[in-house]
Amino acid sequence: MAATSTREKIICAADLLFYQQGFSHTSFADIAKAVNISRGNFYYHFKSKDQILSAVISLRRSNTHLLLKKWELCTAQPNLRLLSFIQLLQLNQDNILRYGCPVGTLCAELIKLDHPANSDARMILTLYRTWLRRQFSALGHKTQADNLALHLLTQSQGIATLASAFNDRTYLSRQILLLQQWLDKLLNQETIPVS
Amino acid sequence: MAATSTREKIICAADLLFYQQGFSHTSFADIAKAVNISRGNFYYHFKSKDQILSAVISLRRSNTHLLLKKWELCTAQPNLRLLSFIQLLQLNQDNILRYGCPVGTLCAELIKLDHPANSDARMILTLYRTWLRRQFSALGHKTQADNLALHLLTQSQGIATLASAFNDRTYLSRQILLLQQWLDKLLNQETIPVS
DNA sequence: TGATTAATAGGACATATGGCCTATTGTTTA
DNA sequence: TAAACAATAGGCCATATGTCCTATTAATCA
Repeated sequence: MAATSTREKIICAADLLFYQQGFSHTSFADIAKAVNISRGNFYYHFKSKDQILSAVISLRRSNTHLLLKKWELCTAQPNLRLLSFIQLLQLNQDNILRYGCPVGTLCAELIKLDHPANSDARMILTLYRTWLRRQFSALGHKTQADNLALHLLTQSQGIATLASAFNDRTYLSRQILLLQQWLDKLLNQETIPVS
Repeated sequence: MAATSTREKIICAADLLFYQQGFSHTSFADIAKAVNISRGNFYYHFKSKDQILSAVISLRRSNTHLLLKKWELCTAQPNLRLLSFIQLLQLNQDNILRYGCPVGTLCAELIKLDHPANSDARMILTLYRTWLRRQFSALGHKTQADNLALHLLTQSQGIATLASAFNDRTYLSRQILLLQQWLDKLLNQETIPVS
C-alpha cells in the first residue's frame, strides 16, 4: 500500500473510484485528489482517460486470474472451489450492497457508452465462466459444465443487482445460502450427469 | 406518436436515451436533437435535468403499473400471468441484448451517482416484486410467495446483465426457456406449499 | 381586434472536464 | 560535479454541459 509506484497508486485509486462512482462520473481531478497528485502529473503516466480505464481493466483481469489460481492452489476439490466462488459474494457483501458487482456494473456502463474497452471488460466474466466450467467438468458434469457455470454467473449478477438496488443485506445473505444449497444438492444427488 | 405534447415527447425521448446511453451520458442537447427542439425551449418544460429524470421514472412506474394491470385483466390464471412476466424478456430481447434491463441498469447507475431519485427507481422493482408475490400467493404459495418473486426478479436481472455483456442471443433464449420450465415444475409438482 | 398567455428559439454564462504544455525539482549516472 | 533523465506541479485551452435570460412567434381569449 505504501511502497507502490505512483502509476500503481493511480490505477488502484481509479479502480476503486470507477467501481464506486462509475467510469463516466469519475474525473481526472477525482483520481488526482485520491492519490494526492497534481492533475498535470497525470499526463506523464497516462495520456488519456481511456488508457486509465484500460489499465484498470487489465488490473482486474490480472487480479481475477490470480484469485482463480489461488483457489485452485489452496483447494484441491472442485466442489470446494465452487464454494469459494459463492463465498466471494459473502466476503464482499458490504461493497456489493453499496455498489453492486464490479464486473457486471462496469460491463453495463461500457455497453451504454459504446466504449471500445467493452470487450476487454467482458473478458473478466469469461475468465470466471471458463474457470467455473472447468470445475463442473472435473466433477463429472461434462455436457452441462458451461450451462452450470452460466447459472452461477447469472445468479451472482442478479443477486448483486437486487442486493444493491434494495440495499438489503438479509436478501443477500439468503441468496448466498440458497446458492450453496443448490450446489450441495447438485453435487450430492448426481456425481455423474443423468442425461 | 404524433399527437403528443412537447412535454410528452421530451419525456419519451429522454426515457429511450437514458436507457440506451445512461442518464449521465445523455445531455440536454441529445434530448433536444431527438425531439427537434431548441435547447432553450427545454427550460420552459423542465427546470433541471433531475426533473426530467423524475418525469422519466414516473413514466416508467406508470407504464409498469399499466402493464401489470393489463396482465391481470387479460389473464385470469396467476400461472399464466407469471408466464407473461417471463415472456417479457423474450418480447424485449433485442433491447435487452443491447442495453440490458432498463430498470436494473438505471438503478445501478443512480446508486453509483448517489442520486436522490435512486429510491424512486427502486420502486419500479418493488412494483414487480409485489405483483409477482401476489400471483404466487394466489397459487397457494403463501409463505414462499415473496421468495419466489425475488427468485424471478433475481433471475431476470442476472439474465439481462449477462445477455448484454456477452451479447449472446442463444444464452438469452435458453435462460428464458429454463425459467419457464422452472415455473412449470414449481406449479405442477406442488400446488400447495410443502413446508 | 387587441391583449394576455403559451411556446419556442437562440444565445449568454459559469463550471467542469479531458487534454496538453512548460518550468521546476529530484534522481541517477558518466 | 555536470549532464541526462525521471517525476511532478501548475496552469492554459477548447469543448461540453447545465442553467438561465430575453426576444420573438403562436395561440387563446375578452
